[in-house]
Amino acid sequence: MTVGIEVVLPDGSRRSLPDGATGADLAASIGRRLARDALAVTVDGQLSDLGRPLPDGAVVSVVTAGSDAGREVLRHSTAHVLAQAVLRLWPGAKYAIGPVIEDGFYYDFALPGGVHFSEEDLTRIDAEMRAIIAEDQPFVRHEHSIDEGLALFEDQPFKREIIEAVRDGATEVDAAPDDGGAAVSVYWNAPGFSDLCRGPHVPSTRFLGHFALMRVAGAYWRGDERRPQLQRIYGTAWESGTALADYLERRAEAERRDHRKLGLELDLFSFPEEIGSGLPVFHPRGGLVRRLMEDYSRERHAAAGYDFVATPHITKAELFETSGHLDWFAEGMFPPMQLDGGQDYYLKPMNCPFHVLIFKSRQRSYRELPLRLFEFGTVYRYEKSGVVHGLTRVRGMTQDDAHLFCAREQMADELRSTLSFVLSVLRDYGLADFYLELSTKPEGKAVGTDEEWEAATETLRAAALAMDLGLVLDEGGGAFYGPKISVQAKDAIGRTHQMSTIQLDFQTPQRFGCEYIGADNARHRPIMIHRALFGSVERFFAILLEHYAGALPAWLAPEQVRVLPVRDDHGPYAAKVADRLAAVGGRVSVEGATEPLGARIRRAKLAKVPYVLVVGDDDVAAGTVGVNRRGADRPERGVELTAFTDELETVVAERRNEDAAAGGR
RNA sequence: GCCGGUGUGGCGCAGCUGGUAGCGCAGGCGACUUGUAAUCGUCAGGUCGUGGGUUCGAGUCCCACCGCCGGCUCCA
Repeated sequence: MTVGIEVVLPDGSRRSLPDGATGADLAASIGRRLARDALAVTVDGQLSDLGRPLPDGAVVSVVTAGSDAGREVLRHSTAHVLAQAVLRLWPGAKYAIGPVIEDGFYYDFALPGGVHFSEEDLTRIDAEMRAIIAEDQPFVRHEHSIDEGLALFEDQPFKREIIEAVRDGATEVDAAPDDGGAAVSVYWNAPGFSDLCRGPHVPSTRFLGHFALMRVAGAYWRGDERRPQLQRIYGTAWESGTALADYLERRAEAERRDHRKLGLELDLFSFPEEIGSGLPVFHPRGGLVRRLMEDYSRERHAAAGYDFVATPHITKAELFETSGHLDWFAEGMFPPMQLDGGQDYYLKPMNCPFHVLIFKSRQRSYRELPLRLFEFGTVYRYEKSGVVHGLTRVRGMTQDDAHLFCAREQMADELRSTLSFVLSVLRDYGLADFYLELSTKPEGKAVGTDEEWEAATETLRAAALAMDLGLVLDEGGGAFYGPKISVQAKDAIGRTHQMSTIQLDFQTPQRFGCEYIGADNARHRPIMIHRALFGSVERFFAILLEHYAGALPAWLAPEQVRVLPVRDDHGPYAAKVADRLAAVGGRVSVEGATEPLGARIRRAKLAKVPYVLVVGDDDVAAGTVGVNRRGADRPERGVELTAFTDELETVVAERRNEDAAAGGR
């Protein structure tokens, strides 16, 4: 008597299978190709092993390698193979966790005798992994009681700790079986190797192989710096050799776009060791780009009703005592200098208290609100030595910082208009693909009542939803004084960067006793909104540079046009061309005929100059130029000088942005 | 701050088991006068990150510190 079960496929169709049928049976019943490619199934949306019996009535879909779910499974399984290889090569090694991450996986180990992995070890481990894969080891799932699990991993302290966490009811643990009960699941590969794991896994190691070990790194157990540091190996794994190669190529492209590399090649900025870690200097070309970025920002801020202010770089300690920064972030500040007989002065890590004092400098009326104070304010933060990184994480930076003071009833409108202003400006710099993130109250590190936080968070949420962009929640990610919305932008090669932040702050106005006189002739407390658009000029510079791969659009390019006379006697005409372009505001240079044209073209191209003009006999005679546009297939000969002048003027006036993905090629 | 790696002229690199530093590009000068991605020649440039140590002798070995790179932790 066969009872039989019925499952629902993703397309809604139903399929009958014998009782006890597995995912593999289902795949086989659908087709031979699917049976071959299947790695796992999802049962009612939950990933599960191909070999487990399917429940009656479930919605089941077969997972193959080319899908997100499929890659997750094969990465997880590859991580197990990595662990097995390390345990083979280092008998007595302790293994911790090996989760899937974006584009790959890692596994953490503690090697016997506190030994560390070296880069060369990766080659050996890689070879061992390939041997394991060639052995075609099946992944076999077993479920055990807590006690059995503890016995099984008797000499594996990290595994025992995970099992104990499962026993004690921690839910976030990766090894908890998905079907409940006080038990753990273990996957066996070979007699000598098993790993605590929720699964699912590929049926056997032969489904794996398109992987690469990327690097070794130290990582704290459970991400806690007070706990032992383990040895982590990062790897990536894909469904095919092509997909793996594509991934490696994407990484290579990111490396080519690295702003630190471009900054050096294009002579934009440097980090002199003599000055100190995380303290950049901008060279003339970089300084020019920076000025262009800032100039347009100022223009937009002026038009949007911001008032420009300026504040000093250091202050008495009291200011940051009042603001609360010294309570929360003294660690992140440069140590104080003692002046005037024991008075502590600090380098400022933030601009807000200064702007508050400007607000407080006289009595304010509701008629002045919203008051929008803007400044390119340079701040200094003592970043820990290991975190400093190019222009994106520095110890001295300039924020395009604004603080908006408004009445409570203006808050919602002000947030909405600020958010659209911010997005509009970012779009003008060429970023186009955004989503928003709402960061809520941080646990144990916040001031203010729950009611205030709740009200502020909801107001921000409403403003964010009004933007018609994706909104994700960042639980506990807010600042200590209030929740925030941040704008996340995708760059030309698909990476996400946190750009602007807009933070609501009920606390600071209270701490400083800010007031304004309302229409009712009574004193009221303003709401304060912190807002940075670029975040920091340095970081935004870096992001734009990487976004455009150094090929900044003409309106931001330090050098827009380079004129190359073919021969020396074309020099006077080249100079005339340059003068005409400079007269309409063009940033132009001329490189004389001391070297063959090809070499000069090449140099100009490498400098990523948007327009390279070549002028020779024909041009002198006809009043034309040869235009070699960055990114164009071939140069254009015989362009009227006036036509080119107009083109340049238009492109710059419109702030026309180029296809950043092309990177100026 | 922690783990690992790394540090040679402006840049990219070579320098074997220790025997007082090389190459390419860039730069200066000279020649070449060139129509769309590298003309030729020549010259100059380095206390090998810093400070200790081992050694007859250290760029090569050891220690400490600094910078940088990749992670972890952190990021108002």
